[in-house]
Amino acid sequence: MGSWCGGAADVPELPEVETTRRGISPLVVGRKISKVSVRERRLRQPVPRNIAATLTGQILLAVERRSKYLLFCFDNGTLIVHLGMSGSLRIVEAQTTLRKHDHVEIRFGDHLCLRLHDPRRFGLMVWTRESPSTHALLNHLGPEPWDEEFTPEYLHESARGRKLAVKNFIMDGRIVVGVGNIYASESLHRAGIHPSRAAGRVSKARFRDLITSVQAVLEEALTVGGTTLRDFVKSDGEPGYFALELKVYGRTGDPCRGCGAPIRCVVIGQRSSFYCPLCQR
DNA sequence: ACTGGCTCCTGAGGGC
DNA sequence: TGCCCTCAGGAGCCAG
Repeated sequence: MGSWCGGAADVPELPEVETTRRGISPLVVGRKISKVSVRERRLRQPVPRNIAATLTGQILLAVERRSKYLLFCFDNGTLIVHLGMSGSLRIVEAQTTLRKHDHVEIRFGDHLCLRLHDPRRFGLMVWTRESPSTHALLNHLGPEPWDEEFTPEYLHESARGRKLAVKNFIMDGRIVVGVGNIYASESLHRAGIHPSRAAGRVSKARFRDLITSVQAVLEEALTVGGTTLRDFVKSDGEPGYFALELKVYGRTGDPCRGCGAPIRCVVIGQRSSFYCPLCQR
């Protein structure tokens, strides 16, 4: 590894959130909540005071995902969970020792506990009775990366006239969800697009490449994530957030795997961005 | 309508 | 060894 230029490879991005969903669903869906303990309610939004009363006795019907939000679906509403940048959900045996920053514990039946762990408390856990899609946290979100409406035409049209760096453009949840800082750099490198290029100056053809790249990078991470599913039921250690082989992220000064030129790091919109000066234009 | 900057928070890492 | 300083990052919010 070359010199580090910021960044944290442990930030849950969309593949990690989806892997979390797949990991915990089979263990808790269909089960009844027997107890809820909140040890720290000061997350990005406060955990509601009555969350225990709201959830206790309810049966979890499904765990869905929209963007990086996990949606725990119940008869009369939805628990919306976001992992922020240091959050994780784990399922443990009830007697497992609580760790520092285990903020919320939801017990299913007698033995199983779902614990929300989040040192930096940028995550959130809120309750809504309305349809999640109309909730203020979700109602402005753009398409998922695999939606039919995520097309070159859509991106090209949305970017028309905009001077914003294309990296910030694709990280904007109103344009498309789930492209965080790490995968934005990786996708742009794969598509050969310079991260600082104005969004309005990216051709439709290159947006087509970018869409393919975003999907490929996310799918690759999801595949790797599939191999870590077992970690979600371990009682020790982290849930195993995974780094697929990153081509540029965090590799400042290291040779580009395509052409050998040293990878550069530049800050765009307060975020570290990694790119190859030769492969990306 | 856009855009950039600020904010929340903790832990990791560098410098001395 | 240890302390202090800096800084990352998701995403909402706000001001220009």
